[in-house]
Amino acid sequence: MKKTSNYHHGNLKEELLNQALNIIQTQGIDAVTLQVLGNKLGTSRTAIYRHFSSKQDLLQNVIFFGFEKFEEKFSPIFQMKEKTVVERLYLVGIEYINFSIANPNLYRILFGEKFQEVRESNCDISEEENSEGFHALMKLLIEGEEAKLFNISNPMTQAQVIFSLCHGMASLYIDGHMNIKDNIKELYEVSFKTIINGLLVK
Amino acid sequence: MKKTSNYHHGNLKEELLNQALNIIQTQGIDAVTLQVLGNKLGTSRTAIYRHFSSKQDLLQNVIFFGFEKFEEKFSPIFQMKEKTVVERLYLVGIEYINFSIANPNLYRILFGEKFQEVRESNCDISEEENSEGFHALMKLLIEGEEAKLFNISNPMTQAQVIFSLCHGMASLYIDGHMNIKDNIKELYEVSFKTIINGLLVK
DNA sequence: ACCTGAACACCGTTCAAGT
DNA sequence: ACCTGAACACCGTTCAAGT
Repeated sequence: MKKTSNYHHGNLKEELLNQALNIIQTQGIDAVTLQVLGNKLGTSRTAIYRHFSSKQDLLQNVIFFGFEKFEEKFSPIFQMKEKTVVERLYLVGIEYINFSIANPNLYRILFGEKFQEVRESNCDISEEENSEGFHALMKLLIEGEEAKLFNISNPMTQAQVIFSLCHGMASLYIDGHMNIKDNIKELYEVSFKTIINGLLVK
Repeated sequence: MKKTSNYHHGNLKEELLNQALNIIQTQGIDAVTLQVLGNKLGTSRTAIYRHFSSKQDLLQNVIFFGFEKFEEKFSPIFQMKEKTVVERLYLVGIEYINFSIANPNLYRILFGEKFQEVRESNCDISEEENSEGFHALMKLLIEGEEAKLFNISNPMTQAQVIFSLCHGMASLYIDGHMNIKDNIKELYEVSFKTIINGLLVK
């Protein structure tokens, strides 16, 4: 049973990214091994080096790739023009928490320390600085302000406050801190009220 | 130049914890290697196994040990009875952010995924559930409520909101997300106002 | 009781060699 | 252009042996 060819005809790079992402989600980052990847794709463990300069390089690309999948979850919600600004804000937050709970291993590496290296090695992000989702959040806040609904001194700072709160809840949840796992629904509701209360024109 | 004895007379365990913590803070978790630890302490790299069942076990103890140092930063602030509740809340938050910025590598492992294993393998934390600092925060909120300053429906949930926001700011800062590094002072001020605004009796 | 040295199975990476 | 197999230096862990 010898294979006629060991070539992947140019799609090995994409398969590597897909498989690595898959292993991260199901078994966590430590389970991603060049040996395991090679076995899954039917190549030796050194085949990787044709497509990535190192394992680090591969993982950085996975993070970049994973972010796209992450961002995709939110754009439909931001675009629900039939919903009010407040409703969209609520739904985006819910989606954010749900994603992190459903994909803890992926979420951890997307927002982990390795991200800094990704940004440094990629000019697009480095220049743009803000992610698509962060930008959309700012735009939503500005939309609320222009409708005389919100009172915001600095939309970027306000978006950072909201993002910090969401990231904090998600991280503490998935890593098992402060009993948050048992109280996430109420925590989200109180968090949302606190944020909205700080935004609304009185 | 042969040593008269390779014995550490019972303090090797403590030295291992100290050195591991030191390496984590200065070089990060990946730099903690049994070989490096052995070299620093003048033992072979297998000497560790007299005192810990595995490297994992050692790291869990480092996390436990590190949390004590972390918590110590806050108790003096919580106990400043000459300061108002709001002032103490402000200072605790500042201290929290400052610590995480000053000790990013340590902060990351204290609140990382490994913590769950520490809690599971340690009945004290598992039963108590809440850390000392979290408890002190809840008590501070209740003190504000009893003074008719704050209006709080559930002190635990409210403490979780505050903790999530602080953890989110700290994490996003040290891992280089959303431009927070360039805006941390304003971000903290706006965050604090938002939280206080949600707490104060109107 | 405490530590060592050799051995084991793994890891990422390099490189000459094969098609 | 793309992949392999052997080799290298590392890693955590086990274990018989030394004091």
